[in-house]
Amino acid sequence: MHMKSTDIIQHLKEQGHRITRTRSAVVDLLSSADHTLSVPELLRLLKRRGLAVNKTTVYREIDFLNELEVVRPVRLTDTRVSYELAHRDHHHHVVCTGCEQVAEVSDKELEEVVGKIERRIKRGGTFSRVKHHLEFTGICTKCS
Amino acid sequence: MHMKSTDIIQHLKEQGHRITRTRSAVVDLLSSADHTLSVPELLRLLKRRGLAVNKTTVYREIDFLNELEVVRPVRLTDTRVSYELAHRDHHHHVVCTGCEQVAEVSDKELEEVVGKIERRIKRGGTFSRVKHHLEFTGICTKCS
DNA sequence: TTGACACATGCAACTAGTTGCGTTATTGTT
DNA sequence: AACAATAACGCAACTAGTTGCATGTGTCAA
Repeated sequence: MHMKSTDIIQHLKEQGHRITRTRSAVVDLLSSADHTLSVPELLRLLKRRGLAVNKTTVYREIDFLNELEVVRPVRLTDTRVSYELAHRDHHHHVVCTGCEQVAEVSDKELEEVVGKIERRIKRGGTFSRVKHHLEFTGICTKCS
Repeated sequence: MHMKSTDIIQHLKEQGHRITRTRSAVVDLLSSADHTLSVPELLRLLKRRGLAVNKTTVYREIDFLNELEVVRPVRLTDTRVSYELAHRDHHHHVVCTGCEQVAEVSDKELEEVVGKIERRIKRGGTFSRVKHHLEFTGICTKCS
């Protein structure tokens, strides 16, 4: 299970960010979800909660949380993205190209090598604030 | 510079795929482009060539070429994707989050570690046809 | 060359994502 | 409690991406 949403909200508040109903609700939904959530999914869930927010707001809220690295994007397809809370240990995903089920992967050696490349890119001098985004895709047993 | 588009088309033909004007033109545009191309960009370039194809067709054509691994997606933002020919050595990219300029990265050790993880995922039994998608992001000198 | 098959295409209607701008509301301060 | 500053929001209009279905066309074989 995930960190409590109240802790995350508290943390945002301490950093001087405003707490709105949309913000609380989005964080809460992500923290209680058992799978990653896309913006359209968030919109539907918010509506179900009686919070009729505009889609623009949700896109901007997700951008905001992404900037602060409160959430992390998970790419389901070339063009489709879903989000999960980012506070847990760094890890990667395997996404089924058929049904989009997501499994997690993590590997110490991988992190080291990727970290080394990030440092090399920084040393190159052309890029700063270097991050990486790694996903695996495959076909799960049900879909093959 | 890239492989000649005629060779790629020839190869597709030998594999039993149909050669249409859209297919030739898309491959040709990608092979002569000096940067990655998105579907909207392809649409504009095709129109400029006097080939008034429907956007649906181009999306499907790119999917087709992607399936066959003739092209490879390069993720510019969470939701925006651009494509390049895939016949060259496997490599990754650093994308500037400001101006979206793209630089290339490759690393032998990284390939080995990623390959190891892919094999491990396959051995897990849940996923087959495992591939990876790794991009780095950063902020380039001009944008920082 | 013609015909048939399957792949490729266009179209329409839809969902998803973005941008600019004017308005609203959270928050710290008085 | 009222105020000012500014972050957050909604709206409208747009671009991007998807889907189902009917039509067109490249290819091979007769």
